[in-house]
Amino acid sequence: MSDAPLRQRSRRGAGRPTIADVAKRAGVGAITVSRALREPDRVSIELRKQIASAVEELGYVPDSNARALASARADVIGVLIPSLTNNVFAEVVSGIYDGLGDSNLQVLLGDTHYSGMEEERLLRVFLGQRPSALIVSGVDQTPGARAILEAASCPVVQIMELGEDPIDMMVGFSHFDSGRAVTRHMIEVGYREVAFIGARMDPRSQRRLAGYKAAMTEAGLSDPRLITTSTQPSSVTFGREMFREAIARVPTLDAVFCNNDDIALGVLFECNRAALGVPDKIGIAGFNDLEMMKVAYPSITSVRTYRHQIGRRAIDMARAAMAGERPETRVVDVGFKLEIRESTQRGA
Amino acid sequence: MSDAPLRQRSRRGAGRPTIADVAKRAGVGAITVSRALREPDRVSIELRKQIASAVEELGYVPDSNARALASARADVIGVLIPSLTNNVFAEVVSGIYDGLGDSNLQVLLGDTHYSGMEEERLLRVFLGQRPSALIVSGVDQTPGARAILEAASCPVVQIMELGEDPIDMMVGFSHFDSGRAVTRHMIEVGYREVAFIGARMDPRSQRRLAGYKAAMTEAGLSDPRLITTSTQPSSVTFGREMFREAIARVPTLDAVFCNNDDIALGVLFECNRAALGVPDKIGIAGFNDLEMMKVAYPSITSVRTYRHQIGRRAIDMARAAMAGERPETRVVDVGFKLEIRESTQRGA
DNA sequence: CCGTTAATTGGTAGCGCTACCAGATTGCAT
DNA sequence: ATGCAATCTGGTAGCGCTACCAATTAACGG
Repeated sequence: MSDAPLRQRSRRGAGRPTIADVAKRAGVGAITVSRALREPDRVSIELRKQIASAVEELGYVPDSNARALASARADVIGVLIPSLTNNVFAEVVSGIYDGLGDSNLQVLLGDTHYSGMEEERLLRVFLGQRPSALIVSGVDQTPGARAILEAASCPVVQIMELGEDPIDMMVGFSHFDSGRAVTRHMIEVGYREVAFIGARMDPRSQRRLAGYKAAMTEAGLSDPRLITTSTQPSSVTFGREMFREAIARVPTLDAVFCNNDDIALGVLFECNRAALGVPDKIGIAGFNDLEMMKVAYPSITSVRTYRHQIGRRAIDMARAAMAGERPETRVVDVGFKLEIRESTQRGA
Repeated sequence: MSDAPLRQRSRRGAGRPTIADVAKRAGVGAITVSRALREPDRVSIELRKQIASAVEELGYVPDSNARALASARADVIGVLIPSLTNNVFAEVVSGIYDGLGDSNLQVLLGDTHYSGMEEERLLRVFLGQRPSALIVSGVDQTPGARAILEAASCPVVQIMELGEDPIDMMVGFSHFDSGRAVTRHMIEVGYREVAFIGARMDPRSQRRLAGYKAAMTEAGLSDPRLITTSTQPSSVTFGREMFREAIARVPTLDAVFCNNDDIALGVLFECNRAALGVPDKIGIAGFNDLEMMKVAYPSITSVRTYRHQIGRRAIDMARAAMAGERPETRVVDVGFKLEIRESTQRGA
């Protein structure tokens, strides 16, 4: 009973069965268990059964850290989005998760809060996990982030936007084109003083604004006083406030292209409250086509964006690349669709 | 730009600098580098500087898999929510992320799609990572999931609801009480035939419905025909449809308690469209108090829930427990607040 | 009978890091 | 000088798993 110093380490390996325990119980070598779990075809049926029941009896769960260390890659995909609470990105993420299927891939989700610095920091943290792929939002990475991504030894997908110069792969649509399309539509149906209202002017919003400006200019209607922007986060409340500001500045404005649907909703509520008839007195268009736009009263014209599909395509492309397939098309344009509704149906 | 850079998995040991490389460059032992990174206080300032610059020069990023394997715990927190796209949970998750601060904790987010089976599966996958803590939604885990959680050797926080019998810790509020409070309010201001409309009747919705029933019964106004529920996912569109159904069945109904704000918005839009005056002809109340409720026209009565705070408290409690502190209060009630607005201000 | 191939299975040697302990150095009291 | 604790640093031995290769067996043709 003289205390021979226990060489066991207290905290380590406490409890959980290891692959060696399973191997012993099944009467096979550890490596065979490993294979039975990862490449069952290479193990005979009898052993597979024995191993399966040993796994079951012991409640064995493979340690993914050890697996990642031994095989120099983790079944982890890093995803960076600017905001978790923005419904638009939530739907993209949902598409990504749906594309996971029953693979045992894990998603590491990072919220950059629209900050390039934070994006860089998270990228570094993610890389510490040796991810199998990375999905990032937008095309305007900081030089540092871009360097990290270019040096990353895994597939990279940029989502939401398109650009000239993909790091690796890309899924998105043209914000410029969609902004221009909405604006042209409003001009076509007869609105003349079409305002632009935008909060949180991130790069995608800037490109939509550029599309708006292009359409206004080509119609000879451009007027900088019609543009109201802010770097504050977007909200329905803030949409209402910005609209009040806009109409105080230009009382004759007759339509508003809102940078997103939240703002459009705020404008609609304010028009209802102030008894400004929509669409006759004021036309309204939003962006993203949230589900409620078609139910609103009046229903609101918006630009349908395929957010779920963007996430889904991104993960599909990433998984294909992980499997060694290099698709010929590395840039996928999922497009957009202008949904014309009551809010811009100007009575003739 | 001919052939794509092969992003095949790197061979063992290829590429990335290890802690040994840093140690060699800094002229110290590997363990000292490890300490300098994790417990800087235990390393002299000179060495710290040398190590820091070696890290910088080599672009060293610690391998978190190796770290997790060696220390038998990963800096990972598993979070399970029923739906990613539901704004309510997105805000909870946002609170969790905010509580991470600049710790190098990672969040593994799982979407159970309101399925107990999926919850169990994800729990097993998460456990394979040896997480430092787990956060799960609700109190109605399957027996299997509950067993896994009770056996887990890490802190567990159940969020969103309260219950008699916490697995470990709990942060939420009473759905029954909040449902009863709204209904009582509507009865107090004079509504008599208060309908309940609810989609996706998950356990929390069921408890709100129970609160509604209690309030109706205590006022002697209970009538099962006033209740419309569905297991379908909630949406603004579906809220409108259910309202049409409800009012067709009970044309005399004079108020609606909507199980969530999406539905309330659908009801509001339908009332606007059908020229049913709100609040005089129809009173409307929602649940969760999304930001737009106060801006809607008319503004909509709702129950303020502290979603961000729930996430924040959950992560704070988890981190405290990870640090070995066991708080005496393991069940935190963050409460709720009835926000009375125009939609239930019945003209006297 | 041997040799060859294919199909299985197992052993060995790490992956990169940290827990544990030991050794070295310093400061201070004896 | 000696002792002793406090402070700092390094070596060793794995953590649990898989890449790599060797060994075994069965199957088959010559």
